[in-house]
Amino acid sequence: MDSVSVSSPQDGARLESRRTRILDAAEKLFAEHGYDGVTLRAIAREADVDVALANYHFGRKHELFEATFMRRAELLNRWRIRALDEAIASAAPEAPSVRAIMDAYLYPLLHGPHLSDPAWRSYYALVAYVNNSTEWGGKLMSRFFNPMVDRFIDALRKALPNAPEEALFWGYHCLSGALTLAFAQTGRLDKLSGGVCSSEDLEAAYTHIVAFVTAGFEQINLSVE
Amino acid sequence: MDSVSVSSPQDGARLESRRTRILDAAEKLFAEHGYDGVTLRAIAREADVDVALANYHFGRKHELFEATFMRRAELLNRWRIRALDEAIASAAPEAPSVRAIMDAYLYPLLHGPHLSDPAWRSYYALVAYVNNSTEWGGKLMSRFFNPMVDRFIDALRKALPNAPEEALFWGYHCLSGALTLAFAQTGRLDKLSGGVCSSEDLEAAYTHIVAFVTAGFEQINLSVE
DNA sequence: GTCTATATGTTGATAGAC
DNA sequence: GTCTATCAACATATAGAC
Repeated sequence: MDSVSVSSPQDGARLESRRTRILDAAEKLFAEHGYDGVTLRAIAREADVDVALANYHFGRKHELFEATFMRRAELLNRWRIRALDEAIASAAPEAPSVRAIMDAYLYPLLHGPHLSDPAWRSYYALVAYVNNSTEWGGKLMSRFFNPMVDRFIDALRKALPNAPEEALFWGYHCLSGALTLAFAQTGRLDKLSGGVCSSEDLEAAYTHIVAFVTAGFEQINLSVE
Repeated sequence: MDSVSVSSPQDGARLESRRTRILDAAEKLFAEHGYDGVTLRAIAREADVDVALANYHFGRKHELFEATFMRRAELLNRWRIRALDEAIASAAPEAPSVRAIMDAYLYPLLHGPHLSDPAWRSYYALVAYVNNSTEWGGKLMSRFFNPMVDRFIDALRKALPNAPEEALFWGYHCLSGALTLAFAQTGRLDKLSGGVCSSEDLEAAYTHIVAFVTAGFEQINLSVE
């Protein structure tokens, strides 16, 4: 159903199907300008296809948006679940540490072509937009990511046996907010730090976020509340 | 310059100036749908004024947007700086603790009418939108908030003498992301937690975020890096 | 699958009366 | 300050030829 592959072998790898080109263009533009800031015409122009094709392949505009959001969400979920399973296996019979759980959650974001591929960077900015949007946040994030997140919360519950339920969920919310803002790469950090940090340095973001949120979660177990 | 007050005493407090009504309507709608998701006509309808008035009072659409963003930003900056100054004064001659600094940063968000006033809740959602937007984030957040944030980073620098500069800025980024997502009230947390937590419970958000980010910052001072 | 053509409505902005 | 009237541009969506 999802034709991420090239349209036909003889074209060479450079020639993607028009359907995929629309998805790529939509991803880039939605990430930059949000849902309402992008027209189907702009997407068609960016993808170098006719305007009517977006409608033919994806139906209405919001369906194209959701298809764009879903494409990489499914990949990401698979990779994260696999990383979590590995963390659980290698810590068995003990529960994996908070740090190991955070690594499983964050490492797949950077592994593979992600850092150098501008399409993945666009996608992360798109997730930041969706996550913080009152229109999409509650719906899309929940639908596509919550089942995966449930598994991570469960692992945290075992790693932090004294933690109140409520604190686990708010802790995840802190993690989610910190992560999506960092990966949105808005350039604000560059200005705030006077050049010491770069918004585009996702490797640095990873390092600092893992340390920050690990301590944030571990504190939950200690608090009396 | 900013006529937040009522237009004339004899109207009674209920009758705001049309200019203020436009600002209020813009705040609500921009928070819900983002910049491009709102038309000047929708704002005029919500404010119950003529379409042409938005242009007369604020000029172009993006100028209205910036005026909306600025209005409460200036108040918030004042309150936060005052809270920080008080924390510094009451800890003197020592530097205030990380916890005290975080309290100064977060407490003004809830103090006063903020919790019960839907307009402030809208504003927080608007900040979340701006913060994570590739179009506005780097520009507007920096312009209106960075001078205030500089002062908080400076306080953190003194509270955490072993912290590398870079880690302080990334730490703030984590704080900012966690905070704005929580105050965006997207409803995701309600679903994720199966009703244990509520996105709208800003008091709970405050409690958990303060604890989470305080631990996140304190960890920086300990890490060898 | 792809494109041309078009229906039908909306957009931001302003000129000019009051 | 406020409103009426209007413009030129652009929006989504689809019907029907190829």
